[in-house]
Amino acid sequence: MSSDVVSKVGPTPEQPRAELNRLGYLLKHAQQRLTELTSVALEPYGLNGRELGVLVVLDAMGPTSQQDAARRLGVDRTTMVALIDALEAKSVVVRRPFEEDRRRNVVEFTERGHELFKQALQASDAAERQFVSPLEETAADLFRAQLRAVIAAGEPS
Amino acid sequence: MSSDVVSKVGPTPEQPRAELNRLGYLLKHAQQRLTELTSVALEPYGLNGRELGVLVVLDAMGPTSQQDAARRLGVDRTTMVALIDALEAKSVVVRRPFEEDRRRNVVEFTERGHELFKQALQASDAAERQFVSPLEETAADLFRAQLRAVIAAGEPS
DNA sequence: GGTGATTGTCAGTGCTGCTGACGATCAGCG
DNA sequence: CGCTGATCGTCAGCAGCACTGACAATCACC
Repeated sequence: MSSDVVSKVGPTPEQPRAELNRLGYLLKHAQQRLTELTSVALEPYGLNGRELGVLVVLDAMGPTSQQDAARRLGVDRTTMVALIDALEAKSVVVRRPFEEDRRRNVVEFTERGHELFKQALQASDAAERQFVSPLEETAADLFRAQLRAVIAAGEPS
Repeated sequence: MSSDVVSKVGPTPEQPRAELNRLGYLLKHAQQRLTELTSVALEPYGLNGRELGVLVVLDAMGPTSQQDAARRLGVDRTTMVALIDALEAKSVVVRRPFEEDRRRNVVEFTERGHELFKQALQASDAAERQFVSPLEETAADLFRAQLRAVIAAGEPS
């Protein structure tokens, strides 16, 4: 391996900021950075990053049951309840009874909600651009692709 | 923009898995994946990823005050208390009074603790390698460098 | 020697995400 | 038709994590 010579106690020397090479540290702090940028960007719209995430899948899927949206977003269905509660309280989405299967709700945008979503999405996109601004243009796309790759490796399907 | 024709309700079309392009989604799920791999790898050593993080900075800095370690790791000093509590309960580190400044503790490895750390670190490294295994060899280094870059952009210094 | 800052600690709080339970509903089968 | 098992939304409770605000002890400095 790398360290055969140095197996003494004390600081394994000459490793400046060793924590900066740990993926756990890097991912955590990267996420903190993005969360900060995003929350500032979304603050005028009364939304946070998680709520916008729900709206993104809702926009992509159309009116959907809570469970389908939860699965797609990778959150628990009990977590989705509170998310929809908050969005409904802000009149961004509504729950509608689904006649074909009365166990389910259909969640869909209000008109005003979809307008708000489109604007908030642009603000969030700007925050993401700022987040990746230290990277070259093409590197930002690669960065996303790499994240997708490591995530896909962790999913069975 | 993209959707002028379709401003009706319903799915802004032809955007398959739009959430897979959101950095918030990607970072969150990447972190989940890493946490899962790491916790499995560290389980035999009775440590978790956060505790190993503390040990990494402790190893890099040598015996240190709690506050210095906390700053370096980017956590709050009140959070560090519980982390050190846990590590001390496992006899991995010890708190020693620091005579030159009696407000501080000196936190340092026990002998047994440093051995455990070295082994756990290897296990964690293996988990990280598995995490980045979907990437090309050089891409993994680039990936880390990119994370460092976006993080550095968020820090004043 | 008095003032203000620093260190470690603890209680309390907020956020997030889970488990376990519940009623309502559906699907399948006899 | 009536059962049985599964699914959906909901809620209560709990665990992890990080923070604020307070406190005593200690230091640095004037």
